[in-house]
Amino acid sequence: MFKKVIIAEDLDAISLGIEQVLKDVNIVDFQHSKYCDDAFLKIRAAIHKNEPYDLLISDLSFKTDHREVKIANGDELVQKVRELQPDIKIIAYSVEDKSYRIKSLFDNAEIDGFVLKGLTSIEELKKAIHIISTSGEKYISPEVASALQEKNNYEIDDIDIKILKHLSDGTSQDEIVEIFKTSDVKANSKSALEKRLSRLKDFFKANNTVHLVSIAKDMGII
Amino acid sequence: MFKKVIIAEDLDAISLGIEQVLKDVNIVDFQHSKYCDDAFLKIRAAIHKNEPYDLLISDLSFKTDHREVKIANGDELVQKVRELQPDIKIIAYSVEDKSYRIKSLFDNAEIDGFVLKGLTSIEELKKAIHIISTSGEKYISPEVASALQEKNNYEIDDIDIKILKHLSDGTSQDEIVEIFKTSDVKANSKSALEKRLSRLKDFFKANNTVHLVSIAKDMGII
DNA sequence: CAGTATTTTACGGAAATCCATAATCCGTTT
DNA sequence: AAACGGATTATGGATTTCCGTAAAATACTG
Repeated sequence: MFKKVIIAEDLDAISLGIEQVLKDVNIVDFQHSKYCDDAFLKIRAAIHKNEPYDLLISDLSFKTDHREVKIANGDELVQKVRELQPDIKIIAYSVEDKSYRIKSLFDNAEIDGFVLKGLTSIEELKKAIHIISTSGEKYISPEVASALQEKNNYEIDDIDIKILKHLSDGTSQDEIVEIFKTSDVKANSKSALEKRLSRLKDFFKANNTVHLVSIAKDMGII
Repeated sequence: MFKKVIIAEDLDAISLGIEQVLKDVNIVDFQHSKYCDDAFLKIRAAIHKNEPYDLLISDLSFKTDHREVKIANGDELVQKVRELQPDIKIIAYSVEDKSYRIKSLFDNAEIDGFVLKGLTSIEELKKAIHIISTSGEKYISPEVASALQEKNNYEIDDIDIKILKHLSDGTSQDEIVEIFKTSDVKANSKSALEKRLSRLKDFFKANNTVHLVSIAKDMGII
């Protein structure tokens, strides 16, 4: 069983629940951070003191505050933690049910478990902790398990996402081309943009641009 | 202090936290529903037994399940509960921070308190319960208190929302006009649609239709 | 290096949307 | 019933987006 655990979760109501889970499985050495930055610093400090954490339980979405933050959300946090301490086990605990994002967490940050916040997620979290600590297998909530089976057809790159974001911000296609030209983005011709858009529409089966942006938002891509 | 309380909250991790709050303020007679429908039935049954609840603490967003539901979210729940039992006190407890939705809860469902789920929301919830039970005043989390000051410029009606929904589903303007003609919607001319759209864009300071739909989605209107 | 294939960019017409103005409808007033 | 005001609808042109094809650039091959 895990010896030393850190929780990254901003909602106090939820972190209480998580702490209860840890107590139930007899983990007493745990810390709790309400900010990603803070969690990251704690993890780094623990490494330097030669007392590293062996489990991170992290939420994905964090409320934005007045204060400056380096790490804005759980996705970034788990990514950076994975790079910092490759052997740590990571469980994402979130309401996020978009397969696109879940899959990329397993693929990119190589998380060890994903527990969907839900009606019985407390029990599930216990189960996930147990499975990961004993067998080292990955855990994913049954409701979203299909996310991993999706064929990784996500040939959507950074530029595509930039385009979608600009569109959803009300930038016209001409303006986007201008922006791309003045920044370093290549493929900065009108044709290139139109081509990408039509590819995206095709891919997401969108009737038009409004529809496309709407779908992208629903999927959590932007 | 409140004698009998019902909680509508689907996430088990959070309802644990709420229950803790109630215990802290010495409320022992409380029930908990994970479904809006269930909460509504309990409230109605309590009225019929002449032992009505005097406080409802409700989340706003509920996970959708396989099962059929009549009441899909907290907004509808508080609305129906308010109609059923006008004297019950209602606190919404949610991560929702869109002023549009918060304001409409106070205006339409006449909720008594809004507590934003956040870093210190447990304490806030206690405070809200205390204020509402003793003075009967309304409570709103400071971070979103500005929502109520907004001039009630919300002259957005059902038809506007229908239009926005159709647009986000990829329906073209011409098609929307056709749909409106075949259904009973009045204002079913191309001009009328264009006028409404331009009014909406003006209102939301949207550069174009894509932007408009994007904003509407962010605000939780559609 | 010539020739071919592939990708990228340019171009232009069609379609959709945007926007201002004109016409029509409808209820009220005199 | 004529005159008026406000709201709705129609109209047409400007702008933007859409989409197919042509030209140019680049990569690949013998």
